[in-house]
Amino acid sequence: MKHYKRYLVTAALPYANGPLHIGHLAGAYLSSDIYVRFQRLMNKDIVFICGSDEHGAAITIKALKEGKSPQEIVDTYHAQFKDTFSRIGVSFDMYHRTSEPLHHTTSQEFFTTLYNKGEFEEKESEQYYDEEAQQFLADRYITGTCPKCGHPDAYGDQCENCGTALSPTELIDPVSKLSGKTPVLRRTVHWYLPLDKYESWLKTWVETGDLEGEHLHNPEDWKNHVLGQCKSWLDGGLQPRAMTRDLDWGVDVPHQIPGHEGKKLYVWMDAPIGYISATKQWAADNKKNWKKYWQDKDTALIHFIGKDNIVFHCLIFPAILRAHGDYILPMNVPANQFMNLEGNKISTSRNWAVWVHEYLDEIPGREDELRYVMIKNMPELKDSEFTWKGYQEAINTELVNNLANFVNRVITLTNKYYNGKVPAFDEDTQFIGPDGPMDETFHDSETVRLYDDIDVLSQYIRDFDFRGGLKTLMEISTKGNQILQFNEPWKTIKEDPETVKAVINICLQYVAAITVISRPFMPFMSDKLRAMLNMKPFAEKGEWLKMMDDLSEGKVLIKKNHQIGEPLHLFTRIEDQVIDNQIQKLASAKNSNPQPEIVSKTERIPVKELITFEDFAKIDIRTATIIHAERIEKADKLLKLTLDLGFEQRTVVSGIAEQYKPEDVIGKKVSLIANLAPRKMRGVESQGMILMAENDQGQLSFVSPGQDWQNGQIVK
RNA sequence: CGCGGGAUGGAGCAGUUGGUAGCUCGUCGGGCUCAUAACCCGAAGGCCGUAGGUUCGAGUCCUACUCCCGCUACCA
Repeated sequence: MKHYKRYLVTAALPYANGPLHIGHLAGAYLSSDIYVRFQRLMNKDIVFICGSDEHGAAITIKALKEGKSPQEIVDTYHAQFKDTFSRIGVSFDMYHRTSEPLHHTTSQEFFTTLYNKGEFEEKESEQYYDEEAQQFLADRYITGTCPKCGHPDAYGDQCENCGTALSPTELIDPVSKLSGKTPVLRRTVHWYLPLDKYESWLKTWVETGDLEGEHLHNPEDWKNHVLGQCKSWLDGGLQPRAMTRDLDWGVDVPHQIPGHEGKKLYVWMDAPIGYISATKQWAADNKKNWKKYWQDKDTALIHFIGKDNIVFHCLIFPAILRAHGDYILPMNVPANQFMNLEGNKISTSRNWAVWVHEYLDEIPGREDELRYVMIKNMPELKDSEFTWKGYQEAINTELVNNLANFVNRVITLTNKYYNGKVPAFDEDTQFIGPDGPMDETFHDSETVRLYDDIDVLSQYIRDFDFRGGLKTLMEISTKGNQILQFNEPWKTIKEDPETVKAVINICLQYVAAITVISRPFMPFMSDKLRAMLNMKPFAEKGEWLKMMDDLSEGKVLIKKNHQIGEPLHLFTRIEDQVIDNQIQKLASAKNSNPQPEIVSKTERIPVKELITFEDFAKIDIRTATIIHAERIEKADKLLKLTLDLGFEQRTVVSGIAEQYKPEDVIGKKVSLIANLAPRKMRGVESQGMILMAENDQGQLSFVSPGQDWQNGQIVK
């Protein structure tokens, strides 16, 4: 493996339109914090960068809803993020924000460089514009009728009913979510990054790690799902992607560029460059050279993100960096999957979440407990699950019973037998090792064993396997308990005090080691234990490395006759009441907010604008009977129906297969829009559309004439 | 639809180049009492999603299918 002179670690910039929940922690912030703290303890030159992502339409809209300015919204969340991260012990060297002038100039300079190099393609397109709100509309802010399934509430990018990917211009009767009015098409010019031109080197770089004869990373070190996601995109072919938007809240397109008016940088020209501006700010504050961290080939750049950001960090941002030319590419992008909560997906809008700031307020002093449970269940390779019962069990059985209890036993015994002074011992004293009575051992061989175990733990962290690392930490604690248990010093203290000295001493070495090796995972506990041992607090500057050196040279970590303090409980049990309260809270969140999406949807859909009788008369609705129905192959939601109109038969494709089986609908009387222009769906031409009523839950009901009604009659 | 990831004892997970299926928690039995009724030892419990195939031999490789999660480019 290549030796790097320095590390630059980024954690995904949280978007400033809602508080942080445990999914954020599990996704990117704890994993990055563990890695960074470990590397600091290994005396590496490492910088840990993050900041608030504060631009985009979602923030404008939230501001409008709450009657505030966008700046007020992002100020609130930025302050909250900073505070929450600090309280849970995420140790950023710099927590910046994209609304800072430094960031605006940095991203504009970046854009200008690409512009001057001629990397962009300028293209004109037609986009929907809301005349009342006086702005162009992001796809998500346009709804209309899905051209494929007829669902009346499809978004501009996708119909959630039939799952079809759409472009806003395909929608029938588009409506702006901002004003409720019909948007108009306007010509607009944007600058596109020609990803198609970079596809070839991106593919080679991702899949082999090679770029222009240099081996930059080892794909085997990348997580499977990260590579898979990239390959999937690469195989599908990359398309040019617009790097600017018609927005009013964001970084301006540099003013010296003709046609910049009203244009802002697209989030992927904005947010990831936030990593760079944050590094600049850190360098300025600490008298360092930021370029070393972004432009020197001996720097390892590592992006910690959630899986939703994979392609942007593995393909688009690297493309941007290389198009600029001066920058290095990421050495690894250890993306985590998602953490579910009590069996359901975490959802901000449905309030199905454990909010980190609320946790800190409601269960104070238990930062490391949350960290422990998050790390234990970290979704490193697949989705995982957080439950309050699991939280309680992990803390009570693992942290309290195993780890805290081991420490407590050792410190209590040391105080009881040796007045709190680390006992001197004879190196030739034999005692029983952690493998049981047959495992006869000596102090120095146990030191070696400890060294080996810690070495394994280090490797887990380097490999981004933090669960494995945490497990190894607990195994070391278990071995400590085993040494005590097999040697039973409370029994042998009278007849064999020499052996007890060696046993207690090695256990104290274990405890001293635990102050170091627990530090990346549980920094608060590490501090507490350090104080209990009366050892000097950590600066996180090479302490782990020094420990490994000491152990390998046969030196002890805590010297004989060192005076330790009184035992305190490192962790205490979580009572049922605490857990019940939290479960109760989740339950009430669910009840008070049963289906907010749907409630707001009903409110959101105003009655459409007035039409004249002549307009209505254009629609020819006829009664008909379904005489044949079959599923369409490889389509979940579509049924191919044959309708009898009396005077003719028609084929109609309808998106009702999820609620109706073919045999259920045969014989059904329906109303058909008979003069709707035909449209092909999955290769079958649909000659009309059946009228369906839909309720808030998305259930469907036929709008039908009476069962004995004739076919082909006019509905008006 | 397409693509990516996943499915292993009650729960949560490991399983390297194919060679007797492991760990943590829980359950049951035992030991111990320094310790926060903790700790230590032992036991029970699995057709490794389904169906085929390759092989002397498959959790591991191949094919098809089922279910879960995600992505699908303008939500950020």
